[in-house]
Amino acid sequence: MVTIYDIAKRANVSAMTVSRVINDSGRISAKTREKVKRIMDELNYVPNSTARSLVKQETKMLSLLITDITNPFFTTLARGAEDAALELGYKLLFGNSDEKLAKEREYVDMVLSTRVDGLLFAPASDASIEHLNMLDRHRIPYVLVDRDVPGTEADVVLGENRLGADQLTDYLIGLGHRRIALVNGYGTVSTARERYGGYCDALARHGIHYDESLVVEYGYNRFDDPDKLERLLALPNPPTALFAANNVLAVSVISFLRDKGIGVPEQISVVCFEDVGLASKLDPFLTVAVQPAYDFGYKGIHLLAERIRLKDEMERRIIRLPSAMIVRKSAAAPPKTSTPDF
Amino acid sequence: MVTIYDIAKRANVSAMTVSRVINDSGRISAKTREKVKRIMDELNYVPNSTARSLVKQETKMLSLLITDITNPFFTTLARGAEDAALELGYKLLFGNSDEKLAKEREYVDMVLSTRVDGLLFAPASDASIEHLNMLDRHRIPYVLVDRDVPGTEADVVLGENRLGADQLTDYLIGLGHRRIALVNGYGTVSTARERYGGYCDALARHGIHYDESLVVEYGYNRFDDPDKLERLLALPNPPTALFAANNVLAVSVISFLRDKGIGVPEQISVVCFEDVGLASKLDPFLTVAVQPAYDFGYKGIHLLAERIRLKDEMERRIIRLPSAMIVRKSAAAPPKTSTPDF
DNA sequence: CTGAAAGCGCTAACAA
DNA sequence: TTGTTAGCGCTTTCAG
Repeated sequence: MVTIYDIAKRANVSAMTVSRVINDSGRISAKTREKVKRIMDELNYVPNSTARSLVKQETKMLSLLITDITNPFFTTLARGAEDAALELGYKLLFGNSDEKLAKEREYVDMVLSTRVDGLLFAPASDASIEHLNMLDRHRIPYVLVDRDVPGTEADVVLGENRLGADQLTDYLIGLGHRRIALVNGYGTVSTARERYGGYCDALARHGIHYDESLVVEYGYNRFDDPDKLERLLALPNPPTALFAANNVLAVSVISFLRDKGIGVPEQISVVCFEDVGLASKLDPFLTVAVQPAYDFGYKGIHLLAERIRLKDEMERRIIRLPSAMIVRKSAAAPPKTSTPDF
Repeated sequence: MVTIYDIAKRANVSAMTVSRVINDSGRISAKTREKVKRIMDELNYVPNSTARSLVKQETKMLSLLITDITNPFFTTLARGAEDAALELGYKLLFGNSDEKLAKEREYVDMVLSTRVDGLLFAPASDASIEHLNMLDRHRIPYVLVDRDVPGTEADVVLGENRLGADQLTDYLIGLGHRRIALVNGYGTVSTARERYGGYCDALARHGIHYDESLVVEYGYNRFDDPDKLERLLALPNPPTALFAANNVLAVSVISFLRDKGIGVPEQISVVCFEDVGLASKLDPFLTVAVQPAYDFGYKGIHLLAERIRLKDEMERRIIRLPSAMIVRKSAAAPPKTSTPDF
């Protein structure tokens, strides 16, 4: 491997001179600079950032931990994070927790030992607080994204979940629905709680009775127990509309309904939070509340970079990014018959 | 920061003893091992992998460079790569070239300076050979994935592009189509050439005249010049079916056709290579050739790890992963009228 | 089974 | 403007 010393020897200067040329620091005569640069080129020199990290105590690496790398929301978020990181001179290490606390734990261990300069973190659930505490103990700056965790003091970039859910529910009510089911994420995730809140807000505002048998919970990344939904549909007074708390759940629900021969939106209307990537382009079908996923990542990395610079000298920042409702075709007025026949 | 020396001092042993405990290497008495471990816990010690990398001359980091992080094919590939890397004790650094040579170049620079142990590389085009040469000069092991590059000696994981494209085209012919257009990627990308080959194979086998005006090329990640397609449709004898070389192009094409009020598959049939993520679950519409995307990543990382271990002591390996055709609804028999009216 | 010394490639701090 | 020295946190090598 070509080192600074190889260059120094060939150029008849000290290692420090080479280092200064590499870093554009210190005053160097134009002549030596040129000479050193030429030799660096000749030898195909590439600085060893491992060595530099060790002495500078910074890696110029940031890390992004998301919970579902196959979800278009998170991949778009990742793109935003990557762009921001590159602009700011950082590399980005990605990780994927699959909504699992155990995988998240492993990843946090790795992050600690890799000595990344900071972490943009989409926590799997409230229980992630334990991992945040680890990060705190080791003084690794981090910013939360998409989900908040009670008990943390960290900066956070969140969506307007409550408002967005309210809007979506309100829309269904406007269409004439009164029995609206919520297919939610687990209550241990802040977005699920907030979307639940918005759902209740809309119901209450319209004087509609809240019925807890209309609410079911799933993991955001998998629709693993169709029975729950089955029971919902078997209710004496079943829902005429479903509000799915995220895109993956919505797609699963629709796929499930279709398999049972239930028409969407003819028999049941469906809306959800988050758009569905290519699917919405292929067939603009789902009525959704889209979030500016790219900005979540972009803004998150910027907050993180500032936090790294300023450490504790800055108040906690909570950014709320608005969502926008896109009306398409998956929701319509409820069927006329009062007792649907699924 | 807690270092090995802090532990050593507290435990009344040498740094080497601590190092040996950490690495489970060398014979250590059970008693000292326990003592050292206890103190490591007490102090929340986390090894500094930067320092370790510097002396061991390996980072235990692998890198994955893909060309489109928003494409479900590549994100699924990424998941496979991540799983394999973790299993093998590596971290994974992700990068995204957006099909752009310039971004790819920057990423390769970064990879060199980060001293990753190896790179799993989906090249943007044949011109990527320049970057492969850089990698070679610096002795960084790499494996190509999804796309081959003429002139390289590297291991590579590829799809059965020619066969898959043949099969898809054959299917359209079987449906009765004779005028089949190919909406391809650029000819500078190996998959585009191979898919073109398969298209021609099927045509030839059935004695169908190859008409070059039926072939247009786009970047795989963007449908940027609709005029090309427009001209295709304006042909005196226009196509009754379109074969899109990848998922993104297919979705764009369908969206374009829909905007023009052209029915798929009533007026034009469409098939493509690669499935479309959530879209296919939401609405099983597109007839496609799916590739085992996860395995591309998983297998690729395994090849890479072997290559890192064995360096030049192994022949070049070329893995071909089969694709499977999934017949859905986007292709049907051509319309009866001999002169369609778009 | 345990330790001392040296050094991975680089840069901070101080000198000249 | 350039150089010298020391050391980042760890492991290799050799010695006990």
